[in-house]
Amino acid sequence: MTIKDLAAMTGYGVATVSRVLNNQPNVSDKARKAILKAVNESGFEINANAKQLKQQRTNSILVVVKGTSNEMFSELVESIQSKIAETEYPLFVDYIDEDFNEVLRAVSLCREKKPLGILFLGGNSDHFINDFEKIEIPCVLVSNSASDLPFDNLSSVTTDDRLAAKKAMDALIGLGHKRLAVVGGDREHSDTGRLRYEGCLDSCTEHGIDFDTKLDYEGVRFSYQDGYDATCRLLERDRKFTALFAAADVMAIGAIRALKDNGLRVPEDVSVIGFDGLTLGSFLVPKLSTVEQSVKLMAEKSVEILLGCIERKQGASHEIVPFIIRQKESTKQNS
Amino acid sequence: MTIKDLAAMTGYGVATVSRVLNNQPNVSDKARKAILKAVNESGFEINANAKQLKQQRTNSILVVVKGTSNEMFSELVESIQSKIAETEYPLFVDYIDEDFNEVLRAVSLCREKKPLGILFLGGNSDHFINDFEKIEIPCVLVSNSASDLPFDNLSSVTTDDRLAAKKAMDALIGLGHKRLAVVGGDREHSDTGRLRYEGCLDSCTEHGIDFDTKLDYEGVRFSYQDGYDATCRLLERDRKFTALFAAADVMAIGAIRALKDNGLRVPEDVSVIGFDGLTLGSFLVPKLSTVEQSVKLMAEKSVEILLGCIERKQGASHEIVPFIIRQKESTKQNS
DNA sequence: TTGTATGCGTTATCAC
DNA sequence: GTGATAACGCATACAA
Repeated sequence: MTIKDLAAMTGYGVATVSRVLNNQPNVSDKARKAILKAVNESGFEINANAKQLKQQRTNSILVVVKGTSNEMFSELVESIQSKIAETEYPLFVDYIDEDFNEVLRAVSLCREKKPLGILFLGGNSDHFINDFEKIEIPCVLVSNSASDLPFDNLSSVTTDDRLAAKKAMDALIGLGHKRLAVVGGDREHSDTGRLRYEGCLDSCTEHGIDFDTKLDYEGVRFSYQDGYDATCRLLERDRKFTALFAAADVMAIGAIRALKDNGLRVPEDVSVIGFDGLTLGSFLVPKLSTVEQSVKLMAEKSVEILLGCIERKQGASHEIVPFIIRQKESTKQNS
Repeated sequence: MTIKDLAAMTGYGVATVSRVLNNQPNVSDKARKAILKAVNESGFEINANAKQLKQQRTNSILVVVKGTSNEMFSELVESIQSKIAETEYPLFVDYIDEDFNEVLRAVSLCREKKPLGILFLGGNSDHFINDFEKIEIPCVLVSNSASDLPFDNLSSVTTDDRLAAKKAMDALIGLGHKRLAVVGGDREHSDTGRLRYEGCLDSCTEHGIDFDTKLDYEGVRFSYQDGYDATCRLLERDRKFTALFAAADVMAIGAIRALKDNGLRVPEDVSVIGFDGLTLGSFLVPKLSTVEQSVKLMAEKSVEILLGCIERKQGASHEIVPFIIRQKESTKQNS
């Protein structure tokens, strides 16, 4: 079933059929009606390949997700998915390893699939600086800032990671904790990791807290297991911390289990605060204290910006979404 | 940059270039070398649309995920993703609401994208019975059985849900529990929900346990919140259950939180066992007892079967993957 | 072993 | 308003 068949069935030409299919104006009501009827009756579906070959692009939107074990990105993908589902654009989700170069991957995907726009979930500034010039379609970097990068087709939606991490540490310190440990991200390969680390330092410096990066910080991947392992290593050093900041909720969950396995209670012996505000966190026992960033809001903003760039040729913009320090049940006053 | 350009650059014809690109034999080493060199230097990427238009199909594999809040499917998608990444096939993931008709969705997607094969994550037999005949490419239904369905292009990979649920209940009963509650799936719209429910009844019947579906069973969606709400409703009825079986780990997590909020301890007051064996479960406090099905194994089997059908024209097969009752920390002997 | 020519299903540019 | 027809980039049958 092609538009040719449709043309034959209705007695019109392929051009008219194509016009109807694309909601173009110069078609008589009669023709439109007849053709639409034929479309419905025949169950015709347009051949996306032919259309896109002709148009030299697809109408799809691409999501490049960096790292797979981070539940935060799962929630984000879910929200983006349901947001995009309201539009006509097909969504393509591509997962790559945390170590891969997301920009090069996108460049390759662009050539192959010619999407309308790209959402990057996670990313590394260096990769963008080196290779993003090769990408010409509108893109949004989600969860990292791109406001310092000189690309007018690259927007970003992010939390102020540095400030948020500082506030998380401030909260712990505000509860009377003086010995703090941090399970963070890789400072070298992850902007997010670096910024949240810097926020930690900001807080320690401001409050005159003794913090030795070599001993009190572990930079790992954003996963349950890495959070667990990192916490075990921190405990081995016997620094007697009474509070722990994990730069992602998944790591916080791993950390809590590690503390428990080492005979420590949360929050009685060690307060733990995470980062992300996963839905899951509110169902845990204890409910996870966290730096809550509205995943839904981030998803909405990202999609909104991308569609604005695509449909209304808007320029790049850089949104900072708010965060809230949520002290739930995994943190308490230091006694 | 097209194969025409490549042909001009190398002095060969487009056919030869095409042959090299598709690893076909009848090409001289010299030509192959020269063309491959040109490909690398020019950064040429084949135009997927043109290729697929010509071939009347794409080489992509489609995953249709039913329901988005079930972490089990997230883990499954992740495993499938990494498994498929080892091949040349692009993966297309489509999420639909738990209430949607996955088969009709797939039919539409087939016409539009012409994939090589489909993996269904979750599904309803009725939908398959009514509409699957419209799909001609190989498909695998993951987490539901299709062995009773009369389609030779539909394979399935699943756990014996009914038996597994029975064994979960058996385990609780074996611990001395006599009053049991179940947070399960929707028996009408989900095969999985129905089978696991039947397994529960099997166990109760066998052990002479009093189980009143109206009072002791809640059929809801597979999500944290639904598990929470369902458990609250069960508690309101004051049936004094000492053990609870949740037909999915996400529901078990919601259930545990609900119990806690109602002043009950897990496992001291109520034992809880889930179903799925999520990675997350092992990091919770208490570690979640569960019916563990190897997500990785399911993913591997599914992909293997699908590729077998696609590449080696194998017929449909129906795999039952094993499960293990894992009693961790959320269940204990009834006192 | 290689090249030429055709057509896949669509859109868009012309004429009418 | 409408219909012929030429591309789009590729794979492939057929010729050489």
